[in-house]
Amino acid sequence: MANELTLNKGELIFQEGDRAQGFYIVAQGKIKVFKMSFEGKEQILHIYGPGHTFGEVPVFQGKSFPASVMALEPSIILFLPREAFVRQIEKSPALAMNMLADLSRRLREFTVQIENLSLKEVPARLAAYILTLALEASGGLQKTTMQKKHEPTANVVLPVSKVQLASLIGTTPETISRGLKKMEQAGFIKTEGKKILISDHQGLEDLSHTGRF
Amino acid sequence: MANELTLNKGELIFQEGDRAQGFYIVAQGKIKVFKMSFEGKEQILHIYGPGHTFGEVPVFQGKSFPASVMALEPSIILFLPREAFVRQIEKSPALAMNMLADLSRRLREFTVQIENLSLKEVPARLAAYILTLALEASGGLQKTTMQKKHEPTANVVLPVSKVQLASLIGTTPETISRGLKKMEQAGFIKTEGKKILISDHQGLEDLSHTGRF
DNA sequence: AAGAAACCTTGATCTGAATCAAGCCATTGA
DNA sequence: TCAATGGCTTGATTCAGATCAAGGTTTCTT
Repeated sequence: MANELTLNKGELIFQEGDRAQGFYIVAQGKIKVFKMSFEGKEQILHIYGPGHTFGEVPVFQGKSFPASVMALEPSIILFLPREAFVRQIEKSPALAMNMLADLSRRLREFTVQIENLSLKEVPARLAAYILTLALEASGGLQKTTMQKKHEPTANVVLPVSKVQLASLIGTTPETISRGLKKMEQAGFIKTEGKKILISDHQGLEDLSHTGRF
Repeated sequence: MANELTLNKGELIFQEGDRAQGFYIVAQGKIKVFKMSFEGKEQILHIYGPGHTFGEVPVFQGKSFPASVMALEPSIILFLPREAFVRQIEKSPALAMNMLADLSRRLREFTVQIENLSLKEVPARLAAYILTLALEASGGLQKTTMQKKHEPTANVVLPVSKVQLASLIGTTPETISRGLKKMEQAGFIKTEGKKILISDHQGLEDLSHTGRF
């Protein structure tokens, strides 16, 4: 029933505008959902790992994908045909409610992304992103509602290259490089390749709001 | 069952972060859904008129509103309590499917907004916005799927002030003013207050993609 | 192991758009 | 009816960040 796709790094799963017959789940690996401009600049909308679904929008509305998806590493992806899934949803209110919750969560994430792109400068976005990683790592963004509060970890690992990070944040690799350097000089973080040590959590927090060092 | 609210221009319906007990429908008037930055800059996410719903995200996920909503003119708004609505959805697969379609449409719109903010320059966004208005006016974006193709009308009316338009597009009134002027000089449009006459549809189309005159 | 390709950093320059400033017009309202 | 407030335009200036350029490093590939 679920079709299995095996993908190499860099392979496209689908492109913006393609007609859709169903949606997908990441079983192994990591993918990016992105838009590309006329001139070839790219904006990443999501980076998803195992368990995440993508490509649902055309299942419920319209027929074409609003963005493209590419494997960031060797991945296994499951394909779920539209028809069977819609029938399930119509039979199971609980499944429908889960789907509604999932789409709502994504709408909330998009409002944050729009806010970041439009109202924050690059250093603020970068700081906000690092703080989000720290929160995720400490379990603060997991799906279970009942859990005690964790302190955000002081140590995070970038899940992607800095080139991809630039595209996710809406800037260039050069600007990322300079931004991290300034944050290090300000004593907020220490970097070591993809590892980032948060030494001044409050400083980062302030930076993410004010945009100023 | 549905609570009715009467609002003056400029009144807040709710603010980002407020706890939610339900969602809303515009009965009369016009509202904006927006985010505001630390320094008071605003980014409009939607402008909605009669028939549109807003504030659904916390019905299905989380508990607080991800953005604020204000009346742009004297308006009447209906409030729908969460509990009753969720019970309805669980009883009616068709209602659930409609809701899924609605949220999916909004996700699609947000991907376009992110693309515009991140990958397009102001003149391109402005051109794209005018073209969207023209398409809506000609019925091209209505909900019915079966209808013959209309030519986009050559005459559109801005639904809001240019100050609001600036905030919707992610720029300033000054830049809007200069942008429209350049489009007029290039012979793409003629302006007369809030009315815009499209004289070179293809020119606008190109501008919306390339960003260049 | 050698070469290629991708990644990352740093410096110099350029530019789109924000900000600052000022004046005009139109609507509101006391 | 005369301020006053908000909306709009135009010009001058500034600035964040993109682009261009170049060298160094790590990571794939064969």
